[in-house]
Amino acid sequence: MEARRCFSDEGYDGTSLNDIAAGVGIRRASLLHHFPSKEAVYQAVFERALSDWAIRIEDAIERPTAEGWDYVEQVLTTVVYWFAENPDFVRLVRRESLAAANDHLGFDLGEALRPWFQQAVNYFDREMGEGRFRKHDPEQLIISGYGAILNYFSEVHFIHSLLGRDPLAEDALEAWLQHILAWFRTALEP
Amino acid sequence: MEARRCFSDEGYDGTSLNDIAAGVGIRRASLLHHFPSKEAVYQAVFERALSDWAIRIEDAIERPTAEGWDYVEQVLTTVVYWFAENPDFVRLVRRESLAAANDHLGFDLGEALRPWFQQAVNYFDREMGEGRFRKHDPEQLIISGYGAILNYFSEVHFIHSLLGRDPLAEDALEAWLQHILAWFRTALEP
DNA sequence: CCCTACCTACCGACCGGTAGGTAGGGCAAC
DNA sequence: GTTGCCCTACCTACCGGTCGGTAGGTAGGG
Repeated sequence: MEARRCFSDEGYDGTSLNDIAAGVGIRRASLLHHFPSKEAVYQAVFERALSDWAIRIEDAIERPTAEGWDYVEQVLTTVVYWFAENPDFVRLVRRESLAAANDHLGFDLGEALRPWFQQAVNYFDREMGEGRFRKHDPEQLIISGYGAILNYFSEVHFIHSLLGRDPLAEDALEAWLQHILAWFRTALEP
Repeated sequence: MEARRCFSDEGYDGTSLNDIAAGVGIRRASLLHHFPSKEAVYQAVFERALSDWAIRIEDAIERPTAEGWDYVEQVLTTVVYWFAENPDFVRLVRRESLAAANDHLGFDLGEALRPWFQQAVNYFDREMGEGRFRKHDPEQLIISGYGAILNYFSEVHFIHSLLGRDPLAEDALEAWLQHILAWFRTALEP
């Protein structure tokens, strides 16, 4: 969907139906022929984005091609590349979780991601319990890791300005991924 | 400033001058008697927020009451409590660095924070060079740590929904701080 | 007497949404 | 094969409401 770019670039309030309609080459009234309201457009965009993400993540999680640390590395790498390839998604999610404190839409991102979160917590609990990973609070670990990773992609502009180079360039991204993996590995190694 | 709450809660586009004026008990026209435009109000709010932060951070950095890991722990703790006590600030900064990719204002948050960033990079370089910390890329380390910490406070609603408890409650915050400190410590210990 | 702070009243622009009209493709009846 | 019909997709034109900003007036204190 083209509208995803608008909402993720300008936010819900900053995007007018005219912007979206112009982006796909029709008029506002024609856009409202396909969606009953602006909120419905946003909802469709957001659910589609979440669903795209879910497909990719499920694929990486379900496939047990590795175990122990290699499995964690595989999932983290998949997530990182997904974020790198879908910057709009990252910004959309960021905006949504910022706006969620008010109302905006009935969305509860936490509720949507909770199953995966629980799955990850259970995984770490099991692995830590069997001594394959160093003991941590899995909830804290996942939240901090998620924050560190998501932040890199939602603050691309800021980091670019800090470092003076494009953090999404291929070599920079690869170096950062290795850094994140090393960080997790250091924390998880028994 | 009261307006900070509006901008951080609703964003620039989502905040009208009427909202701000009503919040301080005057009319919009009276607000525009003190500021030439809405952008000027926002600019004042943002610069004031940055300046508040700068004061607190400078204070924590300049005072060499500790060294080695204790110094890092002191600075991290200061930052965390500042964020916890100023949720508006966190959300404002988050919104700004999301919006910065377009235009919105001439703000360059990266430029504003670069001196501190460089200072921190130099500090870690020195300490790592002298073997007091394990070797890492200091830039990556700082960016990841900043991301993990900032994320916790900008996604309070999301984390609340994930965990089912308030992440800003005193005990939860303290537990999280200990987790973050442990994480950094594990990464930095030689 | 003027200056500051505040007010009401207004402006043009743009917003989301609706009403109503039209061009054209698919399809059944003749 | 032609005719008539309907449905989908799109359009222009308009609505009430809100936006940021301005003009001009007033009350009150130094």
